[in-house]
Amino acid sequence: MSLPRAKLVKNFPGCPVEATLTYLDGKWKGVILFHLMEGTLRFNELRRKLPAVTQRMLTKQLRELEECGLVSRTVYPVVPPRVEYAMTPLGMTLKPVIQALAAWGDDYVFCSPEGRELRLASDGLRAPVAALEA
Amino acid sequence: MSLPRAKLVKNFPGCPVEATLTYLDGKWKGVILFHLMEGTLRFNELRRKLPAVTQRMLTKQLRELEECGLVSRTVYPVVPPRVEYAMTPLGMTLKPVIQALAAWGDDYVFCSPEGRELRLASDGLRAPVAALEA
DNA sequence: TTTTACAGTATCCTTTTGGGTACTACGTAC
DNA sequence: GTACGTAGTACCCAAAAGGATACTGTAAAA
Repeated sequence: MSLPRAKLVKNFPGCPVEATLTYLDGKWKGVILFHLMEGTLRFNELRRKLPAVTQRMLTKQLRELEECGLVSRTVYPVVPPRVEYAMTPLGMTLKPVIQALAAWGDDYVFCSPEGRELRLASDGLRAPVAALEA
Repeated sequence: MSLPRAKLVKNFPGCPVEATLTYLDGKWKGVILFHLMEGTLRFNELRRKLPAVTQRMLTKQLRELEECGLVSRTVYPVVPPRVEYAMTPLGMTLKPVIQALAAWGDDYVFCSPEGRELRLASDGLRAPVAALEA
């Protein structure tokens, strides 16, 4: 083990937080990992869980996750094609991270009535922030 | 509390993980939050901790963090100017998230000898992955 | 016989993000 | 009287990310 640990790097990415975010970065990676944490999914199954993603983007994000070893891709040579995506053991180590992200999102991120805009619980001190003081 | 929770949103961002990542997204937000978790910092103090950031980018990222209520900005009307950045109570609720991200980065992200490329512990099953099996 | 499902590619285009450089004002130190 | 440190803006440009649309091939179903 001769490589320096990320925490020893002083320049880029600057800190282990950035190092991790590097791998979660990409518009759909978070959701993909979130769903795959609960079990193997085929390409179109995943697509149905992400109504807004295009085929191109889903493929792209999956390939990136595969390339860095977080997700595995298994092709069954049948017709019609069957391709299964699953978390690798390394990917599974992300579980606490994904859980922390999900928990915070659940507690503090709201969706505006219009639907497409996010807001944090802070404006007006809603329940989660109040819960802080309890 | 009439707004629907993020977890109820079926379209965008699709899941609470993405919702949280929305706020951490930006090349320098992770490091900034990481450093501010440990205490208030002035603009140039922060800049010194992030050797590679430009003034423009640091300002931009800080403004975004301020706008969503995670970080506060206090201007002291003195010359030369003194501006302090600190986590808000809401920002502090991110601590477990930042810690989870940092822990995973520490354990699984390595830096290649050349310096600018990241790698995950998976290739060759180094210590952290081995630790999984123990 | 046409359509559907599957798992993608290829091509092009727009938007967003990030970076480089120069500039500001003010007071103090040299 | 020139330079330095503070905390920024303004302007422009390059690169990366993301999205729209059309296309592929095979087998089974309608």
